[in-house]
Amino acid sequence: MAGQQPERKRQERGRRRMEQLADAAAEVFAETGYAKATTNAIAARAGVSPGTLYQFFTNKEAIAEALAQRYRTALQAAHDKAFDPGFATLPLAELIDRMIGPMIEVNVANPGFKALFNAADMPERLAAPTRQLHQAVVGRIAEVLAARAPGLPGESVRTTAVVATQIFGALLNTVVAAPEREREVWIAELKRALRGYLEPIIGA
Amino acid sequence: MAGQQPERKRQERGRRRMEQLADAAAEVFAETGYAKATTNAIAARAGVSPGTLYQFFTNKEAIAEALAQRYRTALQAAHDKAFDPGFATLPLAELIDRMIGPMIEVNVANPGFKALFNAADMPERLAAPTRQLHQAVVGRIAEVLAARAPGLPGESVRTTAVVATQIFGALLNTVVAAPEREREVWIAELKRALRGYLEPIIGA
DNA sequence: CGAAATTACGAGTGATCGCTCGCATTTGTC
DNA sequence: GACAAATGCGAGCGATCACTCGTAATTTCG
Repeated sequence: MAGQQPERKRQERGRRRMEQLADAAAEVFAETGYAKATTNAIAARAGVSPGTLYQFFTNKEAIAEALAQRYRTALQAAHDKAFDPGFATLPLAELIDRMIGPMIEVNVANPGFKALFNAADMPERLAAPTRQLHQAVVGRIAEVLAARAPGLPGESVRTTAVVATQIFGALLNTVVAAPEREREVWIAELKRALRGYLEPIIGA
Repeated sequence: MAGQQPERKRQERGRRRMEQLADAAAEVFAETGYAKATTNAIAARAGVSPGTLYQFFTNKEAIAEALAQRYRTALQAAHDKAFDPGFATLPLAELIDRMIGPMIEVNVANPGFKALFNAADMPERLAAPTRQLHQAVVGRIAEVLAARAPGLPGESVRTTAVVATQIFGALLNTVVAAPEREREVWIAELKRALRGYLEPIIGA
């Protein structure tokens, strides 16, 4: 649908600039939100002129799209680690441990991205794919739950999967926002919350 | 610091207009976020001209401030209902029931407000008081927890209170977003999650 | 009724910001 | 070195939007 532009040939220097600009944009977006962030501020943060920014990105949305690309790629990789089929037989506590690890890592490495792509002022075009990815995760969690609790009605499986991801997402924000040294405490609490919710439903 | 302007005398018609405008603003803000919402769109939604809007609100921020006022007043009332000292001796399940009821009601009645005043594009001046109110609630929950589990170290009390409110806040969004007829299901699940987290820590 | 205050209008103004364009500099290739 | 392509600059254009102002209609109150 939305066609890529021809993409002129980039030199090494150019590719570095694009990374710089994306990094700067991530900072500015995180600080002020998408709508309030100005492209001039992003260029300034990266230490280049506005014109230079537009050598590499066709418009403001394209910058956010590059970030979305980054984030989705990292998320996808984390998901693949988190949903290792070998985890199927682990006890609940350990299963939770293994699944949330990669998800926390990717969000700690990309602070603010989660909030950015859920914000109301983000163009729908950019928010939608991330939402879709999120839905897919809920689906895969539902599969795991169904496999572990065969007696649970399908509707409950879905509900439980949604709630578990909501709990995870909420505490993930706390974990990411916390200073490095407190992080382990919050992660432990996150696991406790998930166990407390899931154990009565699907057993240990 | 920020002084109120003299506030000219309002007639009945004027007070109705202000309500209309605030209602319209709540809708527009919810749809597009604070930064992207235009004052002309708000005026149009309320069925008046831009000039009329500025008869009643000095600027865009003042409109959001009126909404913040509304929301905080309603929240305060809900909190007072939720923290009835008579609840102190109730069993956990019932305590949760009584406490979350008013909080859910106020947020169902004001959909979008919670997200609006947590958004990154909202001026700090307007977001801060709501955050403060939120912190106060965490404090009061900590008191309740400490009273029910005297053996729990103070640090754990605080952590538990924070996590409980995070869980509540996350699922509150789901409850509010859900269509009327599904709401009870999600509320039940919210209670289950809170019980599952809290019971192992402070008992039933 | 008549005067004063309040409410209402909507085209217009000034500032902001996304983005462009002409031109200079650097890099890669022969 | 010579040429082309890529990178870099920053003043400024055009559009958008918060907000104003002159004026007109409505309400209040004696």
